[in-house]
Formats: sequence, structure tokens, C-alpha cells
Amino acid sequence: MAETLQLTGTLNPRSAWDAERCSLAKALEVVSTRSAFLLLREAFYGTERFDDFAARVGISDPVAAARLKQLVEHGLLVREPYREPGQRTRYAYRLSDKGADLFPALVALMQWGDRWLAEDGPPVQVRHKRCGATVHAQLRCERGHEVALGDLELARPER
Amino acid sequence: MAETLQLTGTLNPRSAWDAERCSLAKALEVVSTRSAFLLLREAFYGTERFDDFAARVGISDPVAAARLKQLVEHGLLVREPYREPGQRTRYAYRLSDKGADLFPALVALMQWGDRWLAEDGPPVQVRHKRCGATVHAQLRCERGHEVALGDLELARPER
DNA sequence: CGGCATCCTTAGGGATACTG
DNA sequence: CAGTATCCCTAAGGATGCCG
Repeated sequence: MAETLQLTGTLNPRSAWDAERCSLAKALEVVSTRSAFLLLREAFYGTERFDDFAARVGISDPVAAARLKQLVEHGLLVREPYREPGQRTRYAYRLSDKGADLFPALVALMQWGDRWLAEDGPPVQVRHKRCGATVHAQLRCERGHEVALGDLELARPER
Repeated sequence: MAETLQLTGTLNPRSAWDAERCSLAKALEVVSTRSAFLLLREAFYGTERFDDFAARVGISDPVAAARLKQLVEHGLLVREPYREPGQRTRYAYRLSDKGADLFPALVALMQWGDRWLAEDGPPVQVRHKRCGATVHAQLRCERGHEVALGDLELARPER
């Protein structure tokens, strides 16, 4: 296949994927910053407490506070009070379904980094718990075919 | 399944996925801005010319120039001179293999937006050219199992 | 421990004007 | 058409310090 990819021809760009309507643009309104992505990564890894988020992502407290608040406002994280016996109330940040549903996108980005930017190979592998095999994000159509980049087309849904 | 997801337990977070080593962090060094993502979207849609990029993404010329230059420097786009007969030389921005390989991540983000942010349904569908079925980004292990979020585990590769 | 307030620097991004 | 130069504003992010 050529080094470049052409998807056009099926659809007139200007009418269908305006900046305002594009779902990618909408998604980026919610998570377009580095800190937001990395905080979500931590949430997937099981981190729940404020200090752990800040320390493990490597960002300052104010940034962590601001970003976590945004993620809660957008409904990706839920802030839940809990208290261990004899302790005062603390808060845990946990992924909502909406937040958890971003995992494929994070894996896709992470594996792109593995492939093109990590000289030492992947620092972390995502595996299938049941069989131990490595997990990848891939494009697949509803009939189950794995889809190569050249086999894609774009369409505007009927309305 | 519960509303939250726990991946920890298999691996000590602090040693394996430091900020510097994480491939997600590395990927975000290259594309963490809204404009970078949207310019790549346009490149996938087949846009090649400067003005089209700026207009279709909805960003100003200086931003488009700065971001396109970065994407070229990082090797996601290639700036190629071409000339139509009787015209002077112009430049086209085309996806490199490295850039094209980001497509699954873009699709994953786009479809997350479709699902959680687009009230009117997906403005654009990605389909399999050969059979016409809708294409999704999904997590699948090397043995071909589709992997649910609860069936994931993390591991540090042998070194 | 889990933040918020303050101050600062840098990067992202828009507007306008100008050049080959 | 394909940018660059300039100016300005805002958001992202770090450092420090305070507070319940």
C-alpha cells in the first residue's frame, strides 16, 4: 500500500464534519490535555486518592485538583466519600461508565507510543486475563472483519 | 459489572509506569492538543493543502502553520512539493505510516464522542469498504477474543 | 491527608496585516 | 495560495504556602 491514505471521494468534507458537529472535537473538549489523559490512565490503574494521582502522574497539586474537578464535572470520574474505621471521611475518585468507556482510546494511544516512540519496547503490557494473550486496540467491522486502513470509507448516516 | 474498574494488584504502579516511561505520556508529547488531533483527522479525510486544513479544522492560519510544522517534525505528516502543469510548486501534507497508524486511536476517541456526547447520533460513520458494515475500535487479544474491560490485566514485559 | 489561594511562566490559540 | 510577523488573550502547568 502507498505511504499515504485517501479516504475522500465518498463524502463532501465541508458539509458533514464541521468542527462543531464532529464527535472527535466534542471528545477533545472533555479530554484534550495531557494531564487529563494521564489522570485517566491512573484511574484505570486503580488509583483513587488525590495525592496518589498527583504523585503518580507527576503533576502539581493545583493542576491535579483542577483537572480532577473537570473530569468529575464531565462525568468521567465520580468522587465518593468513604471512611475507614477510626478515620475521618476521605474521598475516592473512581471511573464512571462514561470514563471507563474511554479505555480503548487510551490503549490505542499507548500502543501507538509503544510502537513509534518507545525504544526499549512497551513498559507495560495489557493482557487478556483469561488467556494471558496481549491485548490490542484494533479496527473491526460489525461483521467481524479486521479492517485495514485502506479498506475504510466514510459515510453520513441516514437521518 | 460494577461501575468501577480495578486493574491493580498485578503490578506495583510506581515502578512500572513512571511518567517518563509510559508510552501514553510519550504519545501525548506528540499529540496532546486539540488542533493536532483535528489536523490529523483532516489528513485522514484526505485534506492536503494548508488553507483547507485551517478552514476545515476551524483554526487560525498561525496555529495551523505551527501545528503542521510540529506534526512534520515529529514525522506524522510529510510535506511534499508537487506541481500541476502550468502552475508553480505547491506543497501537500500527507500522512506518513507513523501518522496513519494513529487512526485507531482517533476512531476510538471519535466513537466515544459519538456515544457519550453526540445527542443527534454519529455525524459520520466509518465503514468497511468491502462489506459496508460499521467499523469500531475495540480491544481484542492476540488469540482473537474480544476483551471486556473487566478481563484486562497489566503486566511488565520480561526484559 | 486532601485540598485551595496565590503568583508566575509557558504554550495554545485568535485577529490582523503582510509577503513571495 | 501558503504561509510569516506581530500582538494579545486565555488556559495549562509549576512552586510555594495555607488550611481543615
